[in-house]
Amino acid sequence: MNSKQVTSVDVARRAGVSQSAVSRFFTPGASVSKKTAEKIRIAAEELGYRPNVLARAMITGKSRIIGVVVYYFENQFYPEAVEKLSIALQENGYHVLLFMASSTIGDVEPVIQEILSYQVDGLIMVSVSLSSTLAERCRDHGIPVLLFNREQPADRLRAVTSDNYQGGRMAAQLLLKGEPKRIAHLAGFAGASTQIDREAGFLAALKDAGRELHSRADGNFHYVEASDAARELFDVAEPPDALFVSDDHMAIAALDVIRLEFKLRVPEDVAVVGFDDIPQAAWPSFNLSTIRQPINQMVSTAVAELIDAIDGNQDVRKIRIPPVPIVRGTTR
Amino acid sequence: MNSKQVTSVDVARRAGVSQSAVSRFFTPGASVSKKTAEKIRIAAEELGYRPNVLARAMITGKSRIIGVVVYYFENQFYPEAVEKLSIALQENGYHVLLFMASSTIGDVEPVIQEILSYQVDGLIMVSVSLSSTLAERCRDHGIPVLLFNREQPADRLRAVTSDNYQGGRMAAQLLLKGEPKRIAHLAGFAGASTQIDREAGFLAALKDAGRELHSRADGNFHYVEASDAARELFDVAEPPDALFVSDDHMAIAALDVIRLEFKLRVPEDVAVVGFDDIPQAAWPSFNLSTIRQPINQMVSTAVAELIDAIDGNQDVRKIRIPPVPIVRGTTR
DNA sequence: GAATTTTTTGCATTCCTATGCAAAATTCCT
DNA sequence: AGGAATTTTGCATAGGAATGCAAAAAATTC
Repeated sequence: MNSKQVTSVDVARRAGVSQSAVSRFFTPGASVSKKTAEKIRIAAEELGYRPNVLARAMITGKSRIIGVVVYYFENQFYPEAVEKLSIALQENGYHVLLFMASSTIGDVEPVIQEILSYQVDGLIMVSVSLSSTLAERCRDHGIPVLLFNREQPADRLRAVTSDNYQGGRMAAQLLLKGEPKRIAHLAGFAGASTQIDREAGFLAALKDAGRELHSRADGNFHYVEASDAARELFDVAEPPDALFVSDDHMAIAALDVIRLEFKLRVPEDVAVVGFDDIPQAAWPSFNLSTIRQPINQMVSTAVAELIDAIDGNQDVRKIRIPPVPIVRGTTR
Repeated sequence: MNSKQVTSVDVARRAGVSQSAVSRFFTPGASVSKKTAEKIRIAAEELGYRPNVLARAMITGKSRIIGVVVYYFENQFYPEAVEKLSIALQENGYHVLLFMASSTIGDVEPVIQEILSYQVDGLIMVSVSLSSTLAERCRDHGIPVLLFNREQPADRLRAVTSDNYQGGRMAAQLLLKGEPKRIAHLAGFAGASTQIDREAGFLAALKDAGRELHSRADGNFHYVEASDAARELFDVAEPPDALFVSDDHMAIAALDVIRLEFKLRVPEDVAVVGFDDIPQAAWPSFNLSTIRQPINQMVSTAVAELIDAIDGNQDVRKIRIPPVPIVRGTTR
């Protein structure tokens, strides 16, 4: 039976103290004597009392909720990021209100609106961009926003990414080592800063080496589209013998097409490099050479940065963590 | 600069109406005249006002937050489930407060405590069990709990699973069709109802066919442990030629060990059947025959059931969705 | 032991919105 | 048009915990 909610007043009554005392007992750093503290502890325990976070949030203006917006979970990089963000935030006394943006195609506006109505203390956008309007509205509300694995050059928004430009360069170096003849790129969503930076770094490194891109196709960061893009790249007279794919998720799709449909050997006929180092990249079937995004470091940096911002730090920094080339079996 | 929070009073003042009118405007089904509604709409828009969900929750006792507890995201089944649950709940006006239980090893007690202090309207436990004490406490608080992909026979808790026993039988049938000589089982965490039921169904079907289990090893639903378990099973004089793995995530680990380490052909030397039908099972590299858990149906059922419970339905049902055998390339 | 400082405690108020109730305004009907 | 029925509106209060302020209690000092 739906028994009534236990409140601080109930605890106070039972412990023979005032409601304020109970409140203070549950507020770290507040002053309560040992004797009353003990009485309250017992009474609270007996009644199974826990402070109502919502009521507390109303007074303090701090909900200790962080809104996390993520586009999709198809690419394992995202669940992993969310899992780790969630754990790190939990350890800091915050909790994650999760929003999937994939349902509202392209338009995060209403999603953000809803999040804001929950009085979140902060907002983490995982590979999702924010219109300037919304960013401004968040600023008006005093809610710090942090972009994770995405940047927006124009806007003054905190961001934590890996150094995708350098990562692109590293990918090129891995491939160039195999002395390829025809170098191709399988790209992700063109609107993503990650894509733009990775490709820019990749092309710059090719140029430095006096090389040019042989071909290019678009996989839009989706498995199926990446498979099609791979077919497009390889269904030609002279297919590439080196391929940089903008993320591992698509690289795996490409690998399967290359090996199973085109019967090419990897890395002998084609070398492949991905990006992210998702768990599947290390699976023996793929054994994919890739550029690792140091996800643990990215997460801890992001959480530290966001909490810092919540605590009032006005500095807006864009932090780029250096990626790490991981050489496995798909490069020569 | 951190401008003050916009409240219904501000909107009321600007629109020249009372605060109650503003509140009513944002309460579906409340009575407001067209004229005032329009004034409020404009004022609210100009100020960028949205009702404070937390304050609303205090009055109504409904936070429209659902706590979702999930153990880990390593197995893609879980992110997929959480993504779909989240979208379905969003569509019903609820939002997901996400809790990762893996950090607090084995003990969800403190996690649940925290969740309860958020006054969640309901709780979905994704493959996580709940002590009787906690279940009772939730009942005391009047918070409906739903187990997703897990059952607890003893406790009166709502649960949505697939029919794992039938699924186990189906797996056996798939393997038996190949007329195997030695049938093995790679099991998951022994404390999970899914494991218990799948294995029971599998063994029952073997018995019906007059067959016995050749060998068995434990993978605990983890990739690395599953690889080890596969090595244990196959590093013998007469290894199995048919293997039922309790989930796809482990089945993929096993496949890689079988093919790449033991150089056995699948399905010629060994047939393999998994469970879940996670996206990776369909990847060409694996092309894994499996027993599909109809995740969309499970999710929509779970959400409907939970919302029903929140709306007051006291019936506690355990719903089992029929699984579907998916024949791909790892069975004969 | 008295006087002073420090700590603890309770009172009253605040946060923001929803809602029962009664008054005011509008609509309806003859 | 006039009264009844209905709708709309505002007032006042509630929901649960935190906090400034002042009073009470305890600790400290001489």
